[in-house]
Amino acid sequence: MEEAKERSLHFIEQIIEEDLKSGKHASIITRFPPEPNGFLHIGHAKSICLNFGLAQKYGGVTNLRFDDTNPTKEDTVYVNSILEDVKWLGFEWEGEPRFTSDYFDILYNFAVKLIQKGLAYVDDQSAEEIASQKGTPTEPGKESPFRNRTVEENLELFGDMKSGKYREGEKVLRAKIDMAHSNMHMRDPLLYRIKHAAHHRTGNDWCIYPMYDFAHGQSDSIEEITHSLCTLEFEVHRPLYNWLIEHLEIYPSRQIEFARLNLNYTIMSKRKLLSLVEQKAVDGWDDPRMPTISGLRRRGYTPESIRNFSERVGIAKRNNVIDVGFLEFSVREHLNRIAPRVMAVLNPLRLVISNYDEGKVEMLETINNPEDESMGSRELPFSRELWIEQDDFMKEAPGKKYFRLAPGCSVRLKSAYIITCDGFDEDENGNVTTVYASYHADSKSGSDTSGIKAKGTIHWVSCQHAFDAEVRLYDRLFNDENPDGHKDREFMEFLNPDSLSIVQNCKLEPGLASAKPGDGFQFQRLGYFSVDNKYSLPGKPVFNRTVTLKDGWKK
RNA sequence: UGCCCCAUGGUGUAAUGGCAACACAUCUGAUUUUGGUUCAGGUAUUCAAGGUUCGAGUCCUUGUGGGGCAACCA
Repeated sequence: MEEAKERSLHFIEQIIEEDLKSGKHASIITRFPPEPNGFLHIGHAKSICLNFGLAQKYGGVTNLRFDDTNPTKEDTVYVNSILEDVKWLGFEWEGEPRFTSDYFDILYNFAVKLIQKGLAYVDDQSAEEIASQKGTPTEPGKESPFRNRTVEENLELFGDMKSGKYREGEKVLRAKIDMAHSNMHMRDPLLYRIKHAAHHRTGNDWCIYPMYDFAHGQSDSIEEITHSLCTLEFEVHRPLYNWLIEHLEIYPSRQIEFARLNLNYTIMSKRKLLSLVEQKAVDGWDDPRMPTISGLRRRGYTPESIRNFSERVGIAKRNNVIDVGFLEFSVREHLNRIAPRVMAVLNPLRLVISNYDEGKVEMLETINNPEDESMGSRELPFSRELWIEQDDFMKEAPGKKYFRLAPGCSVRLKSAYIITCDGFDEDENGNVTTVYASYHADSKSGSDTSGIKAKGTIHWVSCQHAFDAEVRLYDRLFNDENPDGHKDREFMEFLNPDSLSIVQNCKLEPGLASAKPGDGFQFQRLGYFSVDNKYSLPGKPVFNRTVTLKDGWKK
């Protein structure tokens, strides 16, 4: 089978194809370089799919590298979550996971080399002094009084920094470039700082740590990464990235920037996500309302749906905001194909079929997935008293376009009989307590000879067979399209107070009692639901609503 | 007010000097034992001005608008 039409190449693919064609590279190596200081989110998923996807497409490999140069923020719990998320998305990195901290010795020697070439110096000034000399984007900076130390002195001082002779902040190593450069990052950027902090992997071996600019590109180079893909904000770092590679005379990896993914009605900053977790606004990094990969997983998203989404949003350099509805489309599309259909009543209302024998139970066959015959069918118990959805009954039909139940109206009970509503009971507050109906015995699903036409079909669960469960319904975490985009208001102010509603005693068809964490279903007419991996107990699953069904009903 | 990046329907992304298209969203209609799915169709797009060219969304100039850059963060 041929694909209808080949998708056109995005700009990074074009660069790669040119490099392959010209012989610049025989094959490609990409990398995914997270800092282990938080959980990965959907924006990282885009980057993961890009980097690993490119390597797959062009027969190359992808390294997973933890950019762990700041011991005060990083932790192995994050390393482990990242490992899990990348694997879950379906990707395999080349060899063992790598760590920038594995390269600390090499990086130190790179720094020594730069000093020897007269291109780096030790500065004794404080952070404030250095900042004040940096200039502004429109004014040049001033040179440090320590800028012209001799190579010997710099070598000795840098050695002393390494051996722990100084306190934090007392000295830094800087590149000697140009304090008047129009690019702020070229104004003698910091290369190393002193931190007397234990590192999650190297412990107390080091008390100096390289800065991002002196670690990332060098690590790319050490691994001979051919195409180093990052987001737009690093564009201004590229001249420095190239300068260091050139003067260190090491493998020339190429940095290419693309626009990061933004989603409306959420935030994507790791720092802000962390504060949601710390302030307990959510139930951890993997809360199903979080845009994290682990949150989406717990919510019931599939790796395939996230990969499709990442593919479809495209790669370009233009700032973008993707509608969260597009993500939902991707998961519905996949779940529609694979999720077994089941009966579940979230807000139960008792329905009594007056003309059905008391005590009688019929087993009715129902198909598991109309989209996939191979998924077969199962049997559902039917009896005189059923649970139906409160929303499926009204005391009075509002109009001709109403297809559900009301006195005098008929509906099809999915996979069972057509019923006609005869009346209802209500309490003193006007709340309906029981609905009464008669069934048409000759309208049985599959052998209907009644000739009755029911406009609507509703779902149901037999009262005596129903299984009670907790179901969690989610709405967007923020009420505002861009919670993080207001000058004088904090993103927390836009938290949606109704983003989680826990519904107890939902009535589910009996087979669902054995559902396992991670299992996904379509609750017919309601949406897709997945068994929670945190609160479910054996035989007592808790269901998370992944996403509602598309609602095409216009009143 | 310096440097860098960007500008195509409501949202994304294509068109690589030659008929502005695809997906989502939206609207019609058909089918349907899920108001789901599926199918058919509709609405809607090149920031502005000038230039180059037989021909410009695409190249050039200027302007406008948006974003980024002054952490011992990454």
